Amino acid sequence: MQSHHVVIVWFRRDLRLTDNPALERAAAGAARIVPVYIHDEGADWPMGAASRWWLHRSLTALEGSLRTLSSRLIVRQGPSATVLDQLIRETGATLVTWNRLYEPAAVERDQRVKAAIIKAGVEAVSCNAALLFEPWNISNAQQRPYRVFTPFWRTALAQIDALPAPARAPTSLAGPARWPASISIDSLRLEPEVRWDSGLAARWQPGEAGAHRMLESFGHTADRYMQRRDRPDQRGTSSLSPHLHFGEIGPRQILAALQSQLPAAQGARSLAVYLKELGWREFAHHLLFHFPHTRNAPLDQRFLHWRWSRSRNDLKAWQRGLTGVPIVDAGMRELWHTGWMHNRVRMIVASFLTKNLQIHWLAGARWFWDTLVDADLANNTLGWQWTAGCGADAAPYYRIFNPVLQAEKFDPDRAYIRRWIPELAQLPDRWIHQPWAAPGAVLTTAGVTLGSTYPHPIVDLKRSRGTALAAYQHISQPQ
DNA sequence: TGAAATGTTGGGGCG
DNA sequence: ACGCCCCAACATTTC
Repeated sequence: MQSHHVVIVWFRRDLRLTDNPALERAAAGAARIVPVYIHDEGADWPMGAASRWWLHRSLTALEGSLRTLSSRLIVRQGPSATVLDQLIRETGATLVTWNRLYEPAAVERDQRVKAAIIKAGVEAVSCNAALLFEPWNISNAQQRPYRVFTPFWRTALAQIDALPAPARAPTSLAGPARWPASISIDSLRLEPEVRWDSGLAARWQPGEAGAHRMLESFGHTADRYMQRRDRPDQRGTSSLSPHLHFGEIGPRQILAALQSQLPAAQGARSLAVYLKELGWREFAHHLLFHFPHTRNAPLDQRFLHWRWSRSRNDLKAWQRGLTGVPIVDAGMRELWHTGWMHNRVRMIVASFLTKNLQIHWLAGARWFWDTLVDADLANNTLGWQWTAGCGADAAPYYRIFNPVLQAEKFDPDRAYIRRWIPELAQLPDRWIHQPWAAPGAVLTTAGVTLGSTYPHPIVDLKRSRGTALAAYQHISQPQ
């Protein structure tokens, strides 16, 4: 085996030490390891505010973990290729390792970086830390990428037993004789200047330790995942999405942990259902990799010339959680306060924006991008195009959520509404999901004055549904 | 990972 | 005892 003197491990969104193939590969040759993070703000979907907040803390956590191994995290800022070239010359590195990203801009950049490194006579090795299945390893009988989830996942599941076991964290990391200079994480200015982030801090612990704590706590109730996953008032879901996005934990680790914890029959069913959600994440990456334009344009061409509403007021009301439709407003406020929203509610607010309000899915995608701590280009694109009906395996145009029915079905105790919309808390169960329909006396008793303490609904649900259906009729023919 | 309209069934009240 | 109607409950179809 070739012996490498100094190896640069280029951290990106794989901010963990366990099950990190790039790190494992670097450490394999008894090399001196230089862990590096390069802050390289691309122009394509630059990181949103909530993501930046998370990244700041995650980098801090990673730096701390590396210090316990007598190592460091070298932080630099600038174009990745330039910075890596400098670092190679400063350290005399003969190998650079990293874990792959799959967004179009990152793929393109990494190809250029790799070519430049090799041209400089240095070895470059990229690994898979983020996905169970590489996007190019799943294809249909015609050797084409899938566009429908179910056959995609059937094919993928057939390969799942062949997955490598998660790697352990290194117990020590040898450093270089001389460490290259590093700037501070603070100097990246990732944290907000106006401190709106207290709600995020109360809810999340970014970093690898936080990820494992979250997985651990999910493990206690994962056997009831199937029954509780659609309840936004309960902690029925894993809450692992931001940790997964930043690679503080990998899907192989989650799978391995749950498989060992959920042997019972009911647990096994819940595991399959949860695993399917990881499958949607895989599918999202598969789609964005093979159809890179979909981050900005609909996969379904029939939607290219769709006439969306441009109402700034409607968009603003939606963003602020002031649409007058309680379940929608509750979701949008949960998002603003915690940087996260339950997936069931994401579908409801997205359907409301794109179908009832007829506002472009990209407007919703951009808002989510800025406010979600788990903002992920692949997942966000798939989610929004699915809801708008213009993506792969999309909801048919006529699938329009009724926010009142959804709320009654999935928030039966009204706990989610009362938590996020305190001004409606005194309304009886019968009316709290649709205050506009409540008798005047009931509203008065509950201290609610529509148009004053809580908005009138900004659209008529029934009429806007009809309008949307009529508009969709025009393109109801398959392409 | 819909909702609403329409169709069908079957029990019970009632003449 | 019987047929008729009503209507909830469930199933199917349509958007």
